[in-house]
Amino acid sequence: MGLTPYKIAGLLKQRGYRMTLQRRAVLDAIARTEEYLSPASIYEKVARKNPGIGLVTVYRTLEILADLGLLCKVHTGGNCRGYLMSRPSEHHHHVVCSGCGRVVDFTDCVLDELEKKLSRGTGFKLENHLLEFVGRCPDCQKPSPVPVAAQQ
Amino acid sequence: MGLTPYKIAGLLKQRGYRMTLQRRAVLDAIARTEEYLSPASIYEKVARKNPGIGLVTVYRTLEILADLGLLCKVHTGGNCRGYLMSRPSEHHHHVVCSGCGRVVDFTDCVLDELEKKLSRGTGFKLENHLLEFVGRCPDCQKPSPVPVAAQQ
DNA sequence: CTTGTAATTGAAAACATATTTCATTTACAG
DNA sequence: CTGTAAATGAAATATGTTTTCAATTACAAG
Ligand SMILES: [Zn+2]
Ligand SMILES: [Zn+2]
Ligand SMILES: [Zn+2]
Ligand SMILES: [Zn+2]
Repeated sequence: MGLTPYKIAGLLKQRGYRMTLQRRAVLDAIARTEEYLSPASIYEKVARKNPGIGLVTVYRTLEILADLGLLCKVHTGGNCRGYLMSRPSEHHHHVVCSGCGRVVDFTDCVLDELEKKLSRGTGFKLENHLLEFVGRCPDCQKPSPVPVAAQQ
Repeated sequence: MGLTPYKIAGLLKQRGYRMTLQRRAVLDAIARTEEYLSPASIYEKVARKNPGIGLVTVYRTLEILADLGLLCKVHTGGNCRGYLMSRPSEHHHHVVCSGCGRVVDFTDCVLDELEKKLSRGTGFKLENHLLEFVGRCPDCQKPSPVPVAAQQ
């Protein structure tokens, strides 16, 4: 079981951040979503239940969550600012549906060998890598797909 | 030997595009650069030798080059709009220096097996993937690095 | 339960980046 | 050459993000 909004509240406090209604609302909106969300769509979702919340607050909350290492970024698709709660705590990557934005995690990263080889070959000191798979989820392969993003 | 601006001129014509001074200037600016460049930095480079050129033209040229499949996009670093002439014509990926932006290509993509496995495991029909390594190039590992981007 | 205070908020402005519009210029086929 | 469709640049517009600042609020301490 991953991080619940409740546990995250604890983490926030540990780091000197306060738990506010607004932050709670943002967490609720993204914590158990299967798709990646843009800042704007997070704002939309949050504002539906909390009219009056500012888009700035969404941006600020995302910044904090990123600072705490709780967010993953999805590049595939739109504008390279897809956000997602980090579900596995270990090193992992994502499989992303180009239809509905649904994201599945996987932890078996096979890049170690290649990374070493490239490091030797190029003289680069490699520190990180970005890996994402893109495709169509089972639902979005169906004749008349009902993308999660379009529901509700 | 990769695509020279000259060969690209041919490709443009083949597709009904005209070869203009401005497009030529943009090509000259990015065709033999080792680093990835943002639209703004391409504009800067081009405008240095061709004052009067419009930033719009740079954007439009980038769009065309992307349409011809001649551009690679680099996500790592900045704003996810790093552009680069596609050097190998085969499937390839990039090693990017976080210091100077220098990019090295590699063609040995080891993701086939993993892709099949993930496809079976998730039910996704996978179509594509994004892979980038990030690190420090030999120059940028030196005590007092002289990043290519900062030169000239 | 107060109270004090530093953190947080939202509106508005500022900033950065990208795209559209349109009159003028230009490449190039014929 | 010439005619014409393509391309250009200035300006306007659109989109996305950050900064500023006065008002509000969480929460530690009493
Ligand atoms: Zn889907
Ligand atoms: Zn990995
Ligand atoms: Zn470097
Ligand atoms: Zn590959």
